Amino acid sequence: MESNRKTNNINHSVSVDCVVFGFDGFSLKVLLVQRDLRDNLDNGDDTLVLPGDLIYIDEDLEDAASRVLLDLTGIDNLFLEQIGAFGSLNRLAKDKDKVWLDLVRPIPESRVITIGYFALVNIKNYTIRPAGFAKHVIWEDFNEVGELGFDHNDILRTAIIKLRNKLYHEPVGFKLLPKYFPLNHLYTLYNTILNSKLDRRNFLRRILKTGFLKETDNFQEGVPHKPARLYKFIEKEFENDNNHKFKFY
Amino acid sequence: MESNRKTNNINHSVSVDCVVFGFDGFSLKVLLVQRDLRDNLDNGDDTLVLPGDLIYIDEDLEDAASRVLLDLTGIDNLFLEQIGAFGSLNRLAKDKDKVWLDLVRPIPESRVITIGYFALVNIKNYTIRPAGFAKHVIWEDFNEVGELGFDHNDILRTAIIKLRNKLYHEPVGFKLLPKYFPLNHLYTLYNTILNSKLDRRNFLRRILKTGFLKETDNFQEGVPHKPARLYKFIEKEFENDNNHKFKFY
DNA sequence: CAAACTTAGTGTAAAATATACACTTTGAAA
DNA sequence: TTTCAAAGTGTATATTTTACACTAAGTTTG
Repeated sequence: MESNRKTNNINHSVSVDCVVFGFDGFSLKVLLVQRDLRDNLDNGDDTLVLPGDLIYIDEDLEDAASRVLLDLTGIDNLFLEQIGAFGSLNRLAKDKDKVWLDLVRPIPESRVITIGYFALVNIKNYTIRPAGFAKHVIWEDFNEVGELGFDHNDILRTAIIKLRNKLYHEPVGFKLLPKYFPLNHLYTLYNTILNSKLDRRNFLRRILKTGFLKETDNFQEGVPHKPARLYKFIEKEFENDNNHKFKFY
Repeated sequence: MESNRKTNNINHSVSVDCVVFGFDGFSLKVLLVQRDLRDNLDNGDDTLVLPGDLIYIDEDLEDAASRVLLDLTGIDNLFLEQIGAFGSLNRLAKDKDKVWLDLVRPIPESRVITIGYFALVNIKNYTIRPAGFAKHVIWEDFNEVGELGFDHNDILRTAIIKLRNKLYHEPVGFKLLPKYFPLNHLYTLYNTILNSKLDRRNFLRRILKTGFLKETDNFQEGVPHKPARLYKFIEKEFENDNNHKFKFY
């Protein structure tokens, strides 16, 4: 064990892991970290993992998730929502995982329960900051995510289900878009995430009817076709409908 | 510290707490424990809490929840679903909570993250078994739950939201009823839990149209009015609808 | 500068679903 | 046998969802 490992402030039983979704206009992206490079191991383990960390003993769970994401993106105040707790006994049991734990963790054998969070970011605003372990961070196409370290595929699977449900019931897609956007971007976003091909006219009608969108006098620029009008999201409070009348799409 | 406290098998950082819902035909009930009596303190602390416990070091989270409920009800294999993780720094900080922790926990000052689960039981089948700490367990009317110990009101609040959503999107109400039941019991159950007054004829039509109910040739007995036909739930697989076509009510 | 290309923007008719609404039947109890 | 309580049942109207295709506008290319 190296001496500079501070074990005294760390809760060795609980970690957070974050699924950060972004949308580049074409496909859904997830933020992943190459763990050996992040931890300066460079031992040939090219395993990708979700960004995460053990929490501190005096740190709230969501604060820990925020901290991890601040380190990664330089951005505070991300939209964050808990996915759930993942505590399977064998969640850290793959061979490569154990190697990594031995090299990096002060108490490698510790049983760790992790709390998953997911975040939605506008991929253009929040370019990954080129510092700390962030240089080993990539935006991976959601459909091309392979086998991740630990139980992170489980966490990701749970996150995408949650995102799809949320997209349907709450006005949340905007968080993946810039402040001003053409309706077709929103349309593509829904189709991409929901893996569907919605009827375009019906979509536009319904999305406008929700009252969460306001048209502006600005239009797309620099596009090789008729520029579309830009809309913005109206920041009115969304009150969760107990009677499930509201379908965002 | 007493010598018979076994600390070595316990994970002192993680607990589970269970929200057990039951339905007696009139109102929604929640299983609560009087913690001082449960732990043989009898020190005048009449605080009610959700059933829960620290997990063992080699125990899966859901197994821990099952264990707690097995101890309470004598019933294995309850329907269980995770609510989420609750890890606020002050979740164990009320004065009475600290007194209890000091008296009962091997490491009273330990930061504990708890994982909430909820269970749905047929209140009649699963009469509380009169053993262990179960004799200090009560079915409390959901609407009359007062201030609970720890952060258990938070957990309960999250659980009821989850239950209402689930009731709407998945065929889950049956778990609160006996195997054979008249449709009106289901109708009352929905009205009670959703806090609504649904149109009875429309409800019956729709609930039947889902295809999850099968009529039997049995009828209610011992009721002072025309006995209703009994139905049973068809155990066909419910495939979560990605297109949200399915509304159970 | 005309033609071709690309996406923007728009309406309607038919089908399906949701809603509102009240009387008759049946068995038990008085 | 009368009364009581809940069971059981149908329809018309309103609303929502669905399917479907052309014109407009700006950019690029030849």
